[in-house]
Amino acid sequence: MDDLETRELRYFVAVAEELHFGRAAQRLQISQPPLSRAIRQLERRLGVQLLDRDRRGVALTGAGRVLLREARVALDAVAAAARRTRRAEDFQRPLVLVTKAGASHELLRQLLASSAAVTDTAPVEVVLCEVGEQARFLRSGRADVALMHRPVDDLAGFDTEDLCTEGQVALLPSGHPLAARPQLTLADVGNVPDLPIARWPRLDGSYPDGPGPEVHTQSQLAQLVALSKTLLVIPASSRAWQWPDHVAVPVIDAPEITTVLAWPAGHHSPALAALAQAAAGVRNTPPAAPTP
Amino acid sequence: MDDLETRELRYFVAVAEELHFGRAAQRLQISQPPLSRAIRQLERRLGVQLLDRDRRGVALTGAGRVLLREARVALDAVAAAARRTRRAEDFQRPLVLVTKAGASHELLRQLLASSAAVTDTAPVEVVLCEVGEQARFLRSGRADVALMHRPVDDLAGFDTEDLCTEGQVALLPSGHPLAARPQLTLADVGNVPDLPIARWPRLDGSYPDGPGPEVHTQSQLAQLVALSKTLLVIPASSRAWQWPDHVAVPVIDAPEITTVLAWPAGHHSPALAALAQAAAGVRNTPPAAPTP
DNA sequence: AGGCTGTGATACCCGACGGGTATCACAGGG
DNA sequence: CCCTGTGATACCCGTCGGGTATCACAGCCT
Repeated sequence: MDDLETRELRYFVAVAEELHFGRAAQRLQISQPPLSRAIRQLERRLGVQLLDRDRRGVALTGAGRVLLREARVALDAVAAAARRTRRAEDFQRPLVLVTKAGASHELLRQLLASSAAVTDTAPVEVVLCEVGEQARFLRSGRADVALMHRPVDDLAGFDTEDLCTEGQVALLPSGHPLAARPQLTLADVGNVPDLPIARWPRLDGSYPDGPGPEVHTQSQLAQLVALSKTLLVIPASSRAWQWPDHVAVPVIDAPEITTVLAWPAGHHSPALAALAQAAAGVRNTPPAAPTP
Repeated sequence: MDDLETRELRYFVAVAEELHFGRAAQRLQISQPPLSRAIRQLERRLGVQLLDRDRRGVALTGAGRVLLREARVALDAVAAAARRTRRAEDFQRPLVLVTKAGASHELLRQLLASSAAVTDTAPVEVVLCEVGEQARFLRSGRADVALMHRPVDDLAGFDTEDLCTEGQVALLPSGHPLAARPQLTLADVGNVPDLPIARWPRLDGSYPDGPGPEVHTQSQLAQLVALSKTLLVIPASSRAWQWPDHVAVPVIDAPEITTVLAWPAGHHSPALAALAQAAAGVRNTPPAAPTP
């Protein structure tokens, strides 16, 4: 009946992410009282309590967590509508490709070279994002296509084209005893008391419990490894951003990682088709062996 | 930068569907001038012309077609956010299943029986929709799960579980010469001058060119067959809604149709899992053979 | 030709509501 | 115990979305 407005969703997402009306208001460039009022009104309209207001701070209710997830999707869809409409008539616009910073270096180079070699192809513009953000870039129309990784990324709602598959390595501080081993197993790296696995924020921004440090960027992580605070298990090709203080050791029983080209399901365009074509050429080329 | 509001999208969709400001305004329960102004403002904000205004009538531009498609998706996502949030805390709510009216009769009966037989399962509520509308019911949160058909329905963005596969039949007016044949081929039915294939509206509401009549509901279609105006090729189980004036003849080389249970990718709930479980029991049972 | 009809655009007014400032109520903590 | 920091409340104001009346113009009938 009465539809929500994107303004209300934006406001709620800000509060749900900050868990603080003041900071959320600041982020939204408005003052705090109208924000309080807007959220109250949203709760009244939905007939559901979204936030537990404690005297000092705010917590999400179950319904609040549902709305946070759904609102992000909805806002992405609205943003995508605007972006794709603005660019609808620009046929020469570049194809925007998004990928995790630091991942699949060499493969990306090959893909770009292969795409550039094909004539009458739109230029490809590369955007780098934080870990796990590719899906949101695609959903919100900020990117047309992404490099993602199976099985670590959630590929629901996307069409994909496999590019290459590789094993994983453990990234360790160079002084650590395990760094001297020629190879490791998941059992070896899973429970190293002095190098607990780092914890990434969940979708709602909270962190799971555990002994490891909290991180949200790859460079943080790299530095923590160099400082002997944690270890990583990552695809072999990610050694590209390995620090001098890091040592990479193969983990022989870790699941293989497949790098895939992904785009929103059902979104076809000539430029995308051309890139997928170029990708097919790269597909069976091992990343370490450049075509002569 | 400046986000669109759902109100603007709703207004644009109404105009784009009606291709008439007056009727669109009526549908939106507002008067025509504010609607004209809102659309102009939307065009100005996007920096793109969405409509070609002719002195009598309106036509979509390329950008307008893009926005129509994207806006529907975005509005569905916003509506879904509201619905799913309202129902987030209602664990005993029924699971809503949507399916095309008239399709997969017997299969649906079995599925419901099978689901009801399992204890501690949420009740299943059945909603019937027009042809091809299932995806929008799922995307907008009006339904949790759907019966859809591969390869005719677009399953992009959904997880699916196959239920059963069947051949297709041609539905003909009983007096027609072809109705006497024991079986037919696609070549037989593809070019029958006096029974041209009916035309369905595209996503943007326009109809493809061709000799056949324009239809948008199944009952229209059924009546047109009975009136000897067109013919249909449909899954064998759809004979359930066959009229006395219809004759069904197998089309031996038509692609097989698989009925699948579909739900939004990544949306897991205990109730849905229970239904998928029940569906697995139905899967290998031929539709015509009820379990004793 | 000339009025008629029906289209979307324009002009103008008004009330609702989103936003601001000032302030309150209240829980912790030095 | 006052100070700090939280979200809620009270109140004002300007913007803007909505309404009515009207215009401009292209077909179409007599």
